[in-house]
Order: sequence, then structure tokens, then C-alpha cells
Amino acid sequence: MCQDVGNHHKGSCRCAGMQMGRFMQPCLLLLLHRQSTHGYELMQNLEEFGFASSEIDPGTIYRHLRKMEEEGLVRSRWDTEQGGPAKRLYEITAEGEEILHAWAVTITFNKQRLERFLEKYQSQFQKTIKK
Amino acid sequence: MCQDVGNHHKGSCRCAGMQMGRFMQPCLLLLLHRQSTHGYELMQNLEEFGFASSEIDPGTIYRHLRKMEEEGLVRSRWDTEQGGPAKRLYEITAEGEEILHAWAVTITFNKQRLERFLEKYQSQFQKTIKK
DNA sequence: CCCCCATATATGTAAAATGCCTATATAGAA
DNA sequence: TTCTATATAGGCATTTTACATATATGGGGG
Repeated sequence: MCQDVGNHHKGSCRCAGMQMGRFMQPCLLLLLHRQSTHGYELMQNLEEFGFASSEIDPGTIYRHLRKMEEEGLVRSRWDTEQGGPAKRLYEITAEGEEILHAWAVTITFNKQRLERFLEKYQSQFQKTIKK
Repeated sequence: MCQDVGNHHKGSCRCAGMQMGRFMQPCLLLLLHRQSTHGYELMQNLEEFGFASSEIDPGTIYRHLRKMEEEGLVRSRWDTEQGGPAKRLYEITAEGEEILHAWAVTITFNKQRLERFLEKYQSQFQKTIKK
């Protein structure tokens, strides 16, 4: 998937794939670049990226965050100062920002892919419908 | 993923997900709607949809085709008349065409998602870069 | 004739991702 | 007290993915 741009490729490439599941990662990174915050709030803010509340599973969000932390894209610390259950505050790392830029390239490429598909689809079916 | 349009939803929904792997399916269906043919040729024609030859794995193509046949989206028969190894000729079914239309809706939706992301990305980083 | 190559289809398998469910804890409101 | 919202986390069955390998046909070169 990883459009062979740059030097990161299939298999182990972290911006590889274009599952909408993985698409959650760049969204989280973009939100964190905007402002450091915790998982629960990120979860709510994901809706602005077109994620339906039904498809936002807390388990999935937290797993993405922990995984990104393992990979060094984000960093976290506990915040117990504000009452209520403890929050794990996340912030993006320099490496995370780098990957975010790589994602932007991948996403641009994939957007074009979808556009190309839709063009072909439309021209193929307008013909059929006319006849 | 399955944008909650219409009545097909998560989990068992066949147009769910937006992995580029799954994106191969609507591409195959569109090619087959254009012309019935066999897997090996489909594999080569996938390049026009932006699949790099490196990421086109024969095993994956054939498995997609068999899976779509199980689901009733395509139908196949052996062609041994033309010399060389036997070919499995595929054609799209009525149900397959239906699903192709559903895919077009999903893909339109996801394209918009990617666009929205890129807009946000650009506006966020133009600011940062300026400063 | 034999070997290599392009054509053509298919399976095995380990690793990763996904969806869905459940567990845990805090604290305010009813 | 009980219910609800906030907040994080783990279990687990199924699906997907990447990659490697197996099998067969037939043409061309040596």
C-alpha cells in the first residue's frame, strides 16, 4: 500500500495499509499535534474525522495509543490531579510527527486511488444506464 | 466503516472496512463488469487502479476471487479450450453488481473522509511552518 | 530431449488487526 | 444506595495480510 514513496515499505512499514482502522492512527496523531490530551477525549474528537460513534470502540482506541507508544510515536504520563479516574495524558513525539507527515503522503495517494476508481465506475455505468 | 448508509452494517457487512486489501474487491468487480476474464489477467489489470506490481500477490487475488464466488458475487467455469494451463473464467453476477454499487457509495464516503483529514492536516501545519 | 520460463491456479502458515465483550475504578447525581 | 458518566484496560475468536511454496501446461533454446 505504502505507495513506494520514500524508503518505507510493506510488512513492517508503519504507514502501510489503508484500513480505516489504521486510518485512526494518523487522526490520533493529528489531534495530539493540535493538543496533548487523554484517550477518552481523543475518542470523542475522532468523530470530526468521520468515525461514527458506533464504530469507535474504547478498547481499540486505547490499544492504538499503547501501540503507538511502544513505537515511540507518542509518550504518556498519568494525571491524577484533577479528580475522577486517573487519566493517561498523551503527547506526540518528534518521531510521531514525522510519521504523521508520511501518513499525509500515503493518504493523498490513496485519495487519488479512490478518485480514479470512482471515475472509472461512473464512466462505466453511465454507459450501461443510457442504453 | 460502513458509513451507516442503507441497511448494511459492521461485522458481517461485505462492503465494510476500508483496507486497501478489500479495495481490491470492488476493483475486481469493476473489471469483471467490463469484461469476463480469468484471474491471471485480472491480476495484471489491477495496476490501472494504482496497485503496484510488488503488492499484487497471486495468492491474494485468487483467494479474493474464490471468496467472492462463495458469496455469490462472481461465478466461474473452467476453460481448457485454449491450450496452456486451464483458466478459470470469472463473470460478475447480479448480486455482484449490486455490491459494486454499494462499494461505490462506501468509497465516495471514504474519499471524503480522506479529504477532510488532509484539509485539517494542511491548515494545522501551514500555521506551524510559518511561525 | 531437457531445462527454463511464462502462464495459470492454489494452499500453508505465522503474524497482525478487528470486533465485541467484559472488568476495573472514581465520583457526582438522583 | 444505585445509577450514570468518566477513564482505562484485557480477553478472545475471527479475519486479514504477507510471504512462501506447490502444481501443472506448453513454448523456446541449447
